[in-house]
Amino acid sequence: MAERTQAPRRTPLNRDRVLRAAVALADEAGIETLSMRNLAQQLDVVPMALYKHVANKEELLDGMVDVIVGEIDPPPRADWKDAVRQRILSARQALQGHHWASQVIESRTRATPAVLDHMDSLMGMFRAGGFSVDLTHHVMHALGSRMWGLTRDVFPTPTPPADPDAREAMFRQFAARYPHIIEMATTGSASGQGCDDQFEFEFTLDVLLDGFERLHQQGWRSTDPGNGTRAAG
Amino acid sequence: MAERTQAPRRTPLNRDRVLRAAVALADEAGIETLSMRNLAQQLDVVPMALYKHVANKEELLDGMVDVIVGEIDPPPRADWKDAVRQRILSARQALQGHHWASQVIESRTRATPAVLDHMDSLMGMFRAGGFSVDLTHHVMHALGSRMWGLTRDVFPTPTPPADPDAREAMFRQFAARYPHIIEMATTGSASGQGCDDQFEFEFTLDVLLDGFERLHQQGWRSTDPGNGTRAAG
DNA sequence: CGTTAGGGTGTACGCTGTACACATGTCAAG
DNA sequence: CTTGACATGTGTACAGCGTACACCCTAACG
Repeated sequence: MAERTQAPRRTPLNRDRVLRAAVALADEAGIETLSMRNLAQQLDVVPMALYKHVANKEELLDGMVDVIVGEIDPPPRADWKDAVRQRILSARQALQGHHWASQVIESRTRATPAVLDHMDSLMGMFRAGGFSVDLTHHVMHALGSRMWGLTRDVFPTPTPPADPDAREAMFRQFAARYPHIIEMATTGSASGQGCDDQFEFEFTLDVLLDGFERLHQQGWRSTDPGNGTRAAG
Repeated sequence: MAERTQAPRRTPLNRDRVLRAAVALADEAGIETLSMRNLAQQLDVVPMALYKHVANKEELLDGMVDVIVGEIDPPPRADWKDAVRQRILSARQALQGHHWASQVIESRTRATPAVLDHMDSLMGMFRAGGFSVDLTHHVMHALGSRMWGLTRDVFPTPTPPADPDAREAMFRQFAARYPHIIEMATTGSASGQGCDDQFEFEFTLDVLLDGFERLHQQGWRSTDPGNGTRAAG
């Protein structure tokens, strides 16, 4: 066929291709591997070429967040509580599988349109459910990064030594100093390594939503006496 | 005075001095300025000298967390709810002023002893209050990074353009697309820029603690029918 | 005295983001 | 058909990062 005598021209880059490639690379190789150089290589292009499509790496990360946030299901039609619940769980699902999403979202300092869309839609649900602007505001803060379906679990464990004897010794020492942690780690099915992230997430979400509902029903206002320090007496 | 003929010898480095200097540097110049090189310079020493006292930068960060976590007040004697509340607020206060603390704590993947101490002490409070191991476990997850007094607020705002006309236009556009965000930003005293972080934190903390109390009182168990998806019906 | 070990030094490597000047390809106007 | 503008990709270069490795100096000990 009458191909150009030179090498067949690549389809030119564009912002979208760059972002998608970045997401793919982060998914496969981890966010720490996502460098401008690696990404460029993946796109078979020289690193500086990327800068014609994103201003810098920060903007690249912003764009990546937009890509996955854009995949969240549209707001469901339902009672405020179910609507919020479903939407947040849907967000959680959208971010699932992008291990890096939590880390990147939490490192953003400026909101992109997609991010604002999500926030606005959640706020709209509370307002439609009769929540005051005031309460909606606090409730959004209370959700925090949980509105993305993120669990910021701070449950790290120290790395046990390889040697069995040393490990046994460490365990005893550990049990003496941290009795409750050990108790939890060795009791029941729902604890230890067999922790069900999804269950923990929904548990917390429901504690919050139930709390919100209660405050709403009792007409909570931030200016009520006694609300200076305690949300609900 | 009979000083050595050579330059007066520096007091030798040690791990503690390194960590304290790192904390001080991060406090003053920001965490992004804390490089091994800058830290070394601050200590009037060559960068590689630091590696005789900390294995690598990760361990340095671990140590920095330990330093500030070590400053949290000892557990108070009180009813479980007040005890947890006070301890968390105390943690919050200890981390206050170290703007970098939140970011660094959340980036840790391994727990240090000081971190485990804090967790164990909180768990002990729930247990002493009669919480089951089961409920204590879920409740700790629900607290998440909030047990450090951290608010992971995802409330970033887009940067407004400098030009007043452009800003006005952007504002109108914004109001059309994000009506609820605008509504919140322009209504009442507790919203917009005048957001009281401490209030938001305590609000959420109390919503959670009240929720925990309610579950505890009604003898909640994770194996109860209907608890598969909903924490509290 | 000689030896040893711990702490500080100097050099060097590979990696990062990105500024800047340049080449090339595409398309519209003259 | 030429010309010039514009968008896109290239190449080189720089400053910064964490840190491996070999080295030196000094204090303590036998």
